[in-house]
Amino acid sequence: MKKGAETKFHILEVATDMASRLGLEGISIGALSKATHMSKSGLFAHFQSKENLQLAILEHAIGIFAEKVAIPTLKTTAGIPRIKTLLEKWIAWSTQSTGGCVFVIASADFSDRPGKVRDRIRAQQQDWVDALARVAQSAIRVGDFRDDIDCRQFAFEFYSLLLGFHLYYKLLQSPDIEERQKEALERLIANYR
Amino acid sequence: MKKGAETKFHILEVATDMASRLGLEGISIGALSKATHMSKSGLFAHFQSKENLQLAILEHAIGIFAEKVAIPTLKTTAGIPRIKTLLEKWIAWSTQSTGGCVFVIASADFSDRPGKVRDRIRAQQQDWVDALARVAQSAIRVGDFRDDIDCRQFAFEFYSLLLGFHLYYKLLQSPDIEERQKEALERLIANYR
DNA sequence: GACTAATACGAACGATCGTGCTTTTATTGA
DNA sequence: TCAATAAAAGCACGATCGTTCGTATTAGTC
Repeated sequence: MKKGAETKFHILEVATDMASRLGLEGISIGALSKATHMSKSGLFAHFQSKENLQLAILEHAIGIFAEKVAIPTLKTTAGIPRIKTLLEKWIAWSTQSTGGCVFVIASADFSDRPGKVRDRIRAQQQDWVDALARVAQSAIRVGDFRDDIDCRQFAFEFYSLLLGFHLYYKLLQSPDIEERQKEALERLIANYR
Repeated sequence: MKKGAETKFHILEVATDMASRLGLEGISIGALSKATHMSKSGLFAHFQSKENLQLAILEHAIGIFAEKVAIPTLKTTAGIPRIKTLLEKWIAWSTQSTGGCVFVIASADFSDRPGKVRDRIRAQQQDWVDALARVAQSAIRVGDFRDDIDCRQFAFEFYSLLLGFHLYYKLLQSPDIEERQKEALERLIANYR
């Protein structure tokens, strides 16, 4: 009962890394079994279907994301400092290892692929923008933002910058994108102050 | 010599639509041949390899993009009107049919897939952000933007908003995203005015 | 209308896909 | 320590992948 969960965890670690490079759809059970030094059937038995595997990877990634981004951010002081921390944590998350943010890649991949996987990604992304809106809300509470602003509008503009960063960093490999990102955030914050 | 080019064009029309839904990597020659009512080998003969097919699809999409977005935009009066037209044209482009913008999806897919296809996408995206910077430059020329701004910074922030729109529209299916987009653009323009 | 080249097709290749079943090997609790 | 159980491997399946080849059909040229 113990060993099983252990291997499953290890599989998901490798799979999550693979998914951050090739996307959830780009993963094959054969390739994953080789990467984990297991037999295809032995690995498969842990998930019963590929869809379940994809869902498990998502769930695993969501856990890591909470641990590395969401929770640490909420521990910082509310307002603008928290917003800046959030940006830093997210950049660290999406630039770790060779791949990018699993959710960004999966979002593009599954927008037009109906099923449980898309539903889960959609829910995760919705949670994420809701969380961003709450961060703005807390900035209002402490007086860093005006109280007549639209928190969801802030969430949209903030997340857009992250998506832009992701493309500039990963595909275009623009060398000065971190500075651009910082400057854009400064201006964004100024608009809501 | 005529018939061949004709079928090839038709294949690319269908393939481009398919790629806007499933991504360049999600396309299979078998599925594409069924969608075009051709035999697998008959279709394959037009491209010699899958990589060539993907490159041809990209080239085809680039042509459509120029025709429907880039060229019409450059025919409008320079400055803020041109920027607003650009936004409209791009939204029309990326929301046509069921799929999304081929380049956005392919950018996410191929960031970590080395090869000619990635190189081509990267070049296209670089051209695109360069074009955006030139639009900002022309806004300076006519006096709509200050002359001390960073055009590439504008390109980054503008494109980020498009990427955000793409996700909100396609995955989250947010009903009020067009208004949010408009408001974000207003603020963005105000920052450079 | 015949000849030639372009175009499309059918069949098959080896490889890999996701997924079952059966057997062997590890792990566990008494 | 030993039986009970969980985990992993082995093997095979039908389907599909990208690709090749030989053949048939079409098209354009004289």
